[in-house]
Amino acid sequence: MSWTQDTIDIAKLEAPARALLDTLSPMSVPKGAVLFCPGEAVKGYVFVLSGQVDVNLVGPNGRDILLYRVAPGQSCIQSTLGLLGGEDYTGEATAETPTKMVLIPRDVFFALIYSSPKFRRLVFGAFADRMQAMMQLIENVSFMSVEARLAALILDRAGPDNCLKMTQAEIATAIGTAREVVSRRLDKMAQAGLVGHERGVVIILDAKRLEDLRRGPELKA
Amino acid sequence: MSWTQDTIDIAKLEAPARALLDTLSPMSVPKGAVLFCPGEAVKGYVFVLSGQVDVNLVGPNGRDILLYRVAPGQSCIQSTLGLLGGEDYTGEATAETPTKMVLIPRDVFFALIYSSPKFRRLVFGAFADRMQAMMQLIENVSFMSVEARLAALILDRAGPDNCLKMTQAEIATAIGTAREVVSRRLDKMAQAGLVGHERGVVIILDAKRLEDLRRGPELKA
DNA sequence: CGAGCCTGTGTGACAGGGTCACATGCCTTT
DNA sequence: AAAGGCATGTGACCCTGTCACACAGGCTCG
Repeated sequence: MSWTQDTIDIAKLEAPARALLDTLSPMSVPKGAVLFCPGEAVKGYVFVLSGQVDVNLVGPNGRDILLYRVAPGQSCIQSTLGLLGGEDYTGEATAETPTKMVLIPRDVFFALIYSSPKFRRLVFGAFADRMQAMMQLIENVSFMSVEARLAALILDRAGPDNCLKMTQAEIATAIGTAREVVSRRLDKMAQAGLVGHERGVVIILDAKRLEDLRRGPELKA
Repeated sequence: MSWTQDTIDIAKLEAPARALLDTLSPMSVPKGAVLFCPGEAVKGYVFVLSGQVDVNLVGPNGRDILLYRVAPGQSCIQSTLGLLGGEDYTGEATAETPTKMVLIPRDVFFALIYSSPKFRRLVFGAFADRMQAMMQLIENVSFMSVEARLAALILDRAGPDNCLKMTQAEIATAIGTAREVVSRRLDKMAQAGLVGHERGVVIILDAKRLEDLRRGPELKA
């Protein structure tokens, strides 16, 4: 059974395009694997089948910030920027869970772009979505307080048990700040009774007031 | 004489694609015109022929930050995000000088995408370049000090006479900070003899030391 | 078992930077 | 000359990032 039938967006492609993709075989990478890092040569277009890949931007001092997450069925357009724009990319992609993916080499990629309108749609859509996400990110880091970003993260990523299982360092990376700041903010929130927190876990206690924080301080009337 | 021959990237397109584009007529907008703002419906793909368009992200408190500039021959892919990704865009585009441009309506855009490989290249390239620029921006605002960004801006945008003609408010927007901060930083630089500054003008006095600042504080060995 | 050791966390001090609230200045309009 | 508008300077204050640690829990390995 071919992987091209398991992946919704791929299965919808035209038959010839699927046939071409069937000549490629998926690869598996373990958790923690680095898919590419700044300065590396571009190999092709990466399509994630299962698992979870995070793309980070790494600063000189070691701090890093999450650009976007690649979910199954999505593609990591990062690797394609070099092909199309001629510039080196600067992000670093890491598998956060064991991950299966397909690497579409440069020539196959261009062949598909040329021949398959639906593939083009797919790629364009991926680009547009990433772009949106990056603009959102810029908006967040430039205009939202750490408190608001933290509240948003807790609400968005918490499981159905109202628990968020992340270390403070991971949280810091995800919202683009430093670990110490997360520590202090969590303490304040805990004192205010909004959340509880232990090693590696944050528990939501008062979702409503967290929603208020996410929206930021109210504007004066 | 048709505009499609004056624009390098367009002139290189296949003849049928050019013919299709020739049915469109360029429009002129005065300096200061707002091409689109957040929440507005997407009209199509915008291609700038002459002039200068800046795309900003506007924060709730009125602060805004320059996402990228669209130079002649480039396109403002911002307007296309909605078409491809389904999301609303959040940026605001303003003509910084009197500007001539072509608006390619949605259906013509897709027809070109479908029929013209070279047009596809053009659009992909534009996307990739903008993406690069936005990543660069994120890197700058997250990891570079205001001092370094300011030095970089002065060096990059100064005219051949070593003068930069911008108000402090404009500078602040361009490097993503607040006006007051620019004021103080410029003062410090002036005290150190790196630049001079009057109303609306900054003069480079010591380009070498500005280059040092741009690179940031040296790492310890 | 205890000794190390790694990882996740708290904390204090300090500098850089964003915000608010004004006070100047300078230039243009009437 | 008076008035208003723009560009700029300044002080106070709080939020945030950084550095330098201390301390806790869990892990392995002798």
